[in-house]
Amino acid sequence: MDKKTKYLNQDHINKCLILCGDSRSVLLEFENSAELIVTSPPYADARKKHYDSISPEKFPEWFMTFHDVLWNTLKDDGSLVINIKDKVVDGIRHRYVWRAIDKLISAGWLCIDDYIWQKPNPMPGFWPNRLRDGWEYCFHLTKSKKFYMDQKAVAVPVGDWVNKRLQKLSENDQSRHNSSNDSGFGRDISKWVGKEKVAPSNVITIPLVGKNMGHPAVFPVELPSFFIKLLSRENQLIIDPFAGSGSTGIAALKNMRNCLLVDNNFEYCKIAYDRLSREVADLYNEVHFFNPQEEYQSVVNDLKMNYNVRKNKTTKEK
Amino acid sequence: MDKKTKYLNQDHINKCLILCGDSRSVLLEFENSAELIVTSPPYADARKKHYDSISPEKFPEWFMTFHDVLWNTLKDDGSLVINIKDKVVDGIRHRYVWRAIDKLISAGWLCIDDYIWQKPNPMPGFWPNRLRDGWEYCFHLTKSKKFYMDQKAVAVPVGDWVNKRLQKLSENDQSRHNSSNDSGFGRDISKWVGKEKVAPSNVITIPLVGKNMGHPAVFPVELPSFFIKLLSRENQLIIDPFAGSGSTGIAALKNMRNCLLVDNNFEYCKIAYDRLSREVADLYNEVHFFNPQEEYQSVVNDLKMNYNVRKNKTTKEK
DNA sequence: CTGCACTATGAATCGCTAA
DNA sequence: GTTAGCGATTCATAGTGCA
Repeated sequence: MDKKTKYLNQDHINKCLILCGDSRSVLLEFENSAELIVTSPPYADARKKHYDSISPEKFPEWFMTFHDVLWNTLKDDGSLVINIKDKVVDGIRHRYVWRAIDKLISAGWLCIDDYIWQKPNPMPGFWPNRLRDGWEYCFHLTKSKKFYMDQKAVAVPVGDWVNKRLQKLSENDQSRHNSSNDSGFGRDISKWVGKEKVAPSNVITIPLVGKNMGHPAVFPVELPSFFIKLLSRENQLIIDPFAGSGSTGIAALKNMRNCLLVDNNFEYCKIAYDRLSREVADLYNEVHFFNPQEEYQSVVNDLKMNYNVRKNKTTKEK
Repeated sequence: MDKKTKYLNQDHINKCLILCGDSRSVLLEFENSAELIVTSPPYADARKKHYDSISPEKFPEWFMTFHDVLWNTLKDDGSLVINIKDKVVDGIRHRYVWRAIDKLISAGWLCIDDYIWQKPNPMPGFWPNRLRDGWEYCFHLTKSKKFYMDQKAVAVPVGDWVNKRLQKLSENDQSRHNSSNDSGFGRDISKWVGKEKVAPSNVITIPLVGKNMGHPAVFPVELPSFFIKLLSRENQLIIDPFAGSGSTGIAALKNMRNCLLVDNNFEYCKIAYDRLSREVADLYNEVHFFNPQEEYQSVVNDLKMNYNVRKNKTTKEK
């Protein structure tokens, strides 16, 4: 069933709300609402227009000022995914990212794993004693060991080897055959017949996007998309507290989730609004944008309703 | 010029010395001798049957007992590369690796960068809330900001994605493409046409080897080989203080470097000796193996001579 | 000697059960 | 309660042996 049919049948739409303001106050009214917070905070010293210009030394402390609101906004079985990379300071890889994650862990977050976003096409360049930087961290933090994860949603195609391997099953392939070393591994090849997808790894290979959206640090839509599929269900709420040009919103609506984008820079909010209006807004996806001064309570309520219950109304398809 | 011809011309040989013992004492007589120390220390709690079991909590402290000898053994413009990975403890990614690197930095090491060894074929497995682990760290530490690095030695061919990308560019409507992109990225790509080699990134993709060398933790030869080419010159000395099955030695001799392998497990030393004898020993590569009790001073002296000066004999150039 | 069939196994993790 | 041990689960590649 394609998306359009699905929505026609389900008789509801997804929404993306863009709010201009400081996440630390804007998110206060979204307590316990998000299944997933996925974001790429302004890297230390990198985006001077954003918040204060944060020095690497002060970054961990600065980021901790968001801890309370992130914790309270996230549902108990939800996930927080932070895409970030250490900066090189004076020829040395700075450790402010480790410091920041350490602080979050001390504050109660569980760091389940460190995913690697691998960029097969890192920015061109040459430095005599530094290779091109081809990866960034995506830290997966949760409030509890019982969190939602659906690996099938991001399963990858099985390798070509299965075709040859499973043509004919030998005797040892018919039932479980234990490994002769002491690794504890064994295998039961017969279970693999017909398998098309396998579990993904924690290295996510996505090319760097070349487009400059008028924003200095666009991450590719595929990156939030991966985590949205892995760590949330349809119609749930995804939040990006440092929304930038709004890639998280694109990913959310494309995957039939609702989304709240917050950014304290008006220009970026506007860019995100234009981008979402152009790329994903349609009969089944609404995009709303409000300034700090405007009254948006009705839409907020609407959004809350939308992720809690499905709208009951008579929708006319086009 | 092939290796053999090269060695005939240079009229000397490379050597690999395998010493059984504790690196902390064995390396004392190799002060200021190594251009590169590349190693994979035993991971915390891993393989209890093969190593003394070090708990994750104690790992950083334990590793620091090697600091003095590593520092003194390395030349001032040399590099220390440590391949290691955090373990999962109680469902959470443990941070003993960060702790250990932090301690090394406090002790004076400069952590230039964090390389990622990406395994395209990670260990199989499925856990409801954990993806397959497809990467390990390789930390690059130095004593000084002026260290030796030769990126040309590890330049990689331009990947297929460039060809695809270029093809796509030509397929795209030219005006639309230009309007949607003023970052210069497209123009950069067009410059790459015909370029064969490109500077490598800090993500090194090497498949996991499935071969059992009689040692539980063989890393693929390509991994030390990458760092040997990048961070040392021919005929210099490479040291692996946790040699295991000797992959570093294979890589060193294949790349025309001298090598010292140290392991405190006699069986692994023997395995390494057999392996090197079989795979790389020839007219131009000598492999020596000594027990702790044996007298090996003459070979040590020889090795020291070998990496300091080339043998002076009547050389015939071709 | 080539090619195909088949074997072996690699720094794994979780959850249950018994002690 | 708490811990230690064991079974279940899993993908991709290299190597070996035989036709």
